[in-house]
Order: sequence, then structure tokens, then C-alpha cells
Amino acid sequence: MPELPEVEVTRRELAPRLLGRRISAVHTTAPSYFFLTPPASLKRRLKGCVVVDLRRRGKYLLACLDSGDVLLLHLGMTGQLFTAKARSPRLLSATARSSLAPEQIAGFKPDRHTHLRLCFADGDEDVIFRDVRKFGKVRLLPSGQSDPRLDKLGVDALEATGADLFAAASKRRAPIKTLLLDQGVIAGIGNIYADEGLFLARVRPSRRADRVSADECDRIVQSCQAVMLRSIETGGSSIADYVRPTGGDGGYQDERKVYAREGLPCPICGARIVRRVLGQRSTHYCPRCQR
DNA sequence: CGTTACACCTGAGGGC
DNA sequence: TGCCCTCAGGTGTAAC
Repeated sequence: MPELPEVEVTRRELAPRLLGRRISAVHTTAPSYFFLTPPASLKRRLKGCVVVDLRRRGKYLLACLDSGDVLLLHLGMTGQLFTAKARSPRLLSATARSSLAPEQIAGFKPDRHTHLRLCFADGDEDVIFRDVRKFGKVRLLPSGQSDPRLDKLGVDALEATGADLFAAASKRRAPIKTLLLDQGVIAGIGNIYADEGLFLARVRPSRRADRVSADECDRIVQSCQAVMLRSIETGGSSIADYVRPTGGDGGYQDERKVYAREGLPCPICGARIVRRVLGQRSTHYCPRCQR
């Protein structure tokens, strides 16, 4: 689910509820590839720490600790990061659903998908990381150490320029949409906002990258930014799993023009929105507006 | 190197 | 109701 806007909304809403609080206990599920840092060492290094800053790079969140360590978080496809008063820590709910409705967060019970739960010395709400498909990631970066995943990221999508895209695009024959999804070129754009940005820029997703002009690259980057900034304003897209840290839904799914709108009329020209697969990702566009 | 196919995992929804 | 299929906001890796 989460692309740059959802991660940014999560960062903004989580920060005031997390910063400055001392971690008193850490609960996790069993070791799995979800934990790039094994649960045992995660607990060791987190306990007693205070998160002093919460940053974002592309789709990653970086929680900076007073110890100098950095907790690296990625929400994958179904990650949910929120705060709640967890009831009955040892009582595991049997419900296994991918999406957790906002009203369920109020009376949240940790279940088998609740992979990380931070408790605090103030005894107030826990910070919870829940992820059904476990495509999300948690890693504790020891002070001063870098991470290959972060090192590989290109310029953040909100800071990118058309020139950044054009420089990469002119050397590549892959579809332009594939480049937009390449986190090593521009970091933060995912499947929804690639489709929505290309629609706003009126460029067909399948166009060979090396045949997209510099002007079009300008338009594409500006359109992606406009769409993502608007999504941040509305709290992100809550299509299946995404919830805000406060338990609310985002609003951007109601403003989508093409994503998951196959067969429905284009809001500009009325033509039927087309869906086709590009680079193993579902892709949506208007066959008349986008050339 | 760039590009593509596939794997990782769980749940929802549709067709029969 | 159950089974089997496809689909899902991502990304790392292997193979051409």
C-alpha cells in the first residue's frame, strides 16, 4: 500500500505521539525475514531509548534514537503503523484480516500480524507495527552505520526535477512507468502515483523512456509531485490496508482519476480507462488523453 | 549493465 | 459451503 504520501502522513502524525517518549518494553513476533535485525537484538538495543527524530527517505521511515542508533522501517504492501492502547498483551485475537478498520484500533488487541509493539515508560499509548504479508522491514542501524537499501535510493520524489528523470530516461528503453517505479532513480513513487502522475502529465505509461522529451519529463515529475502533495493533504490513499497512525482513513482514494478504474470513464474526455500489465504491475491509463 | 521473471506472504473476492 | 483462481500501495535476486 504505502507510497510516499502514506509514509509522509504516517511520519507527520506519528512524530508528535512518539518523539521524546522513553521505550520501556518491546514486543515482537517470532524471527522472520520481516526482521532484518533479529527480534532479540532489536529488544536489547531499543529498550530504554528515546526517539528524538522521525525522518523519511523515499518510502522508508528513520526513527533516530538518543543512543545514536537509527530504527529503519519500511511498510511494504500491507504495513500499518499506528498508536493504540493495547489491551491484554497476552490475549491474541484470532481475527486474521489484512485491513484493520479504524474502529478496531481504538480497542486494539495484538494479533499474529502485530510484529512490533513499543511500550513506553509514561504508560500511554503503544506504537504498533502490524503487517499481514510481512513485506515490510525493520532494521536497527547501529550508530554511524549505513544501509545498502538507503544508499541505493535516488533523489526523493518531492525534491526531484524533470532533469533528474530525463538524465536517467534518455539512457533506458524500458517503459517510462518502470523508471518512475525505480527507487534508484527517484525515491517514493509507487504504483498508484505513477499511474496518476502519468495521467495528469498526459503521457502513456508504456512509452519507451528514451523517447520521452525533456519537457515531458518536467511535466511528469511536476504532475507526480502535485498528485502526491494533494494526497498528503487528504491523508493518503486508504484502498485496502492503509490506516493513519491516529486510526483514521486517508481520503485520496476518492480523488483517483485512473488507478483501479478500469472500464470507467476518463474524467477529462469520457473514454474508457484501460488496464494492462507493465513490468508485472497493473497499469491504468486513458487511451485518448495519454499519448 | 539493463531488463525481465519470479519469489517472498496472507487474505479477499469471484466463478463454479 | 468449498475449491481454485486471480489480484493486491513493494522490493531483492537470479537469469537472460
